[in-house]
Amino acid sequence: MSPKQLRGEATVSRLLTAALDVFDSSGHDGFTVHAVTAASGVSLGSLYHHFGNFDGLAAALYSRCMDELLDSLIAALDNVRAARTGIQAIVVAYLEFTRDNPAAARFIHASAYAGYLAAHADRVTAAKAPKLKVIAEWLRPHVAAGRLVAIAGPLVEILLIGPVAETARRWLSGMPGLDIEQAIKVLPERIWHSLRAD
Amino acid sequence: MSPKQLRGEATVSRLLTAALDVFDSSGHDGFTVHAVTAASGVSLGSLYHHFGNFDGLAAALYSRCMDELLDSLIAALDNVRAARTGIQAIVVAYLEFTRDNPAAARFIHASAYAGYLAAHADRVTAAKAPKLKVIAEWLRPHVAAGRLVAIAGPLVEILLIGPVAETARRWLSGMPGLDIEQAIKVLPERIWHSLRAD
DNA sequence: TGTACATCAGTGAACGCGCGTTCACTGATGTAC
DNA sequence: TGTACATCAGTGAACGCGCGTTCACTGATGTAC
Repeated sequence: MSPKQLRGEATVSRLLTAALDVFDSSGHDGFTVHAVTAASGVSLGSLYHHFGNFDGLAAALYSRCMDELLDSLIAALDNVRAARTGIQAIVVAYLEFTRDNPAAARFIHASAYAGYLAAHADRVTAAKAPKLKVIAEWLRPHVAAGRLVAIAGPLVEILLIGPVAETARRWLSGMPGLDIEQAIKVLPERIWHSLRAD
Repeated sequence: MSPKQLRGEATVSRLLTAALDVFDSSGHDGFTVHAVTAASGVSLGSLYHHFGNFDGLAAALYSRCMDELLDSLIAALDNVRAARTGIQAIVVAYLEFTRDNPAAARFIHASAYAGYLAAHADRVTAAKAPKLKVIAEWLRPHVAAGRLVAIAGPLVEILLIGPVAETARRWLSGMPGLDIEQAIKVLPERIWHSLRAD
């Protein structure tokens, strides 16, 4: 037991977990290679062996967090048929993910304008594409059948994700007077009203 | 003419303008004291004389950009009485501000999780408060009269700002297929539907 | 089963660059009388 | 109006810290025959 050498995959996972911890407790300024190696117990050389450079690690962490979020959105659509129920399920799933995984959610939002995403844009976008497609495919027949308002796809996404992303950002940065449980109760119906056909 | 010494206020303004230029063209990574002094033609010492440190400059730039945005939202409400018209005017004003001042809009959004806002949180929040209050005061009677849905204040704000902020973020980061002119046409009515009383 | 070799995983001291910041200074503007 | 002084504005060379990155290395695991 206690092997002196972890399999590569386990090391990668340990580094990503430690990186998220560091970001969560020390913020963007404290998010450094040295802090991550210290927190993970993995050596600097090993980090570079697996990720190439620090941006590579950050991009991988973003992909992992985003994967978890998209997986929970997709899971929320499982066995759901009605447009209204589906829209509301996605809203609830996004907010619950944020409430239950604040560190991952914070990292996702804080990455929006970060350099490491631009540097690895292709890989990151490619990783998201199939899961985003699952959601888009779920929505499509409802738009086609006129149950959802007939507007461009990106605008549907914006009306669906905009309010919940804004809720997440404000709640994560500790905005006083914002109750996420109340948001989970109120927003699904409101967002449905913005998306249903007239 | 061409005085060897600018009045302090003019220097401050030159520094902020140059800082926004630098951020816009070089991003977060290129946003450094040395880049700002080079772009502005103002000396390092002078920058520190006026802002104390670099975070101070960043916080001041954020306040200036946010002031401009809030001013244009408030201007959009001028002489507007009906709830529906007002909601739609704010949505249009936010999107037009983004379209017409992309650098300022990008700086505002990119600042969301930046350290300099936390460090100067009190000053920054205090600067925004009176203008936010103008907007809240405009909304209040419409909620009281039952023309807008009776939900908590922060949730009204989220439904109003969430979709436009999301549009801004995606448009500013060059999302393909997202037409901001189309958003200006479509979103006002959609957002109104999410906010009007049932 | 044993041996030789190649590849993958992990180590950590050392380096150099560029960042924010300091500081002793000069010059311009405002004020007192 | 002139002089003396205080304060405000502006200058730029220099510094030190901490960051991402490199590299020569050891050890473990996989493969061939």
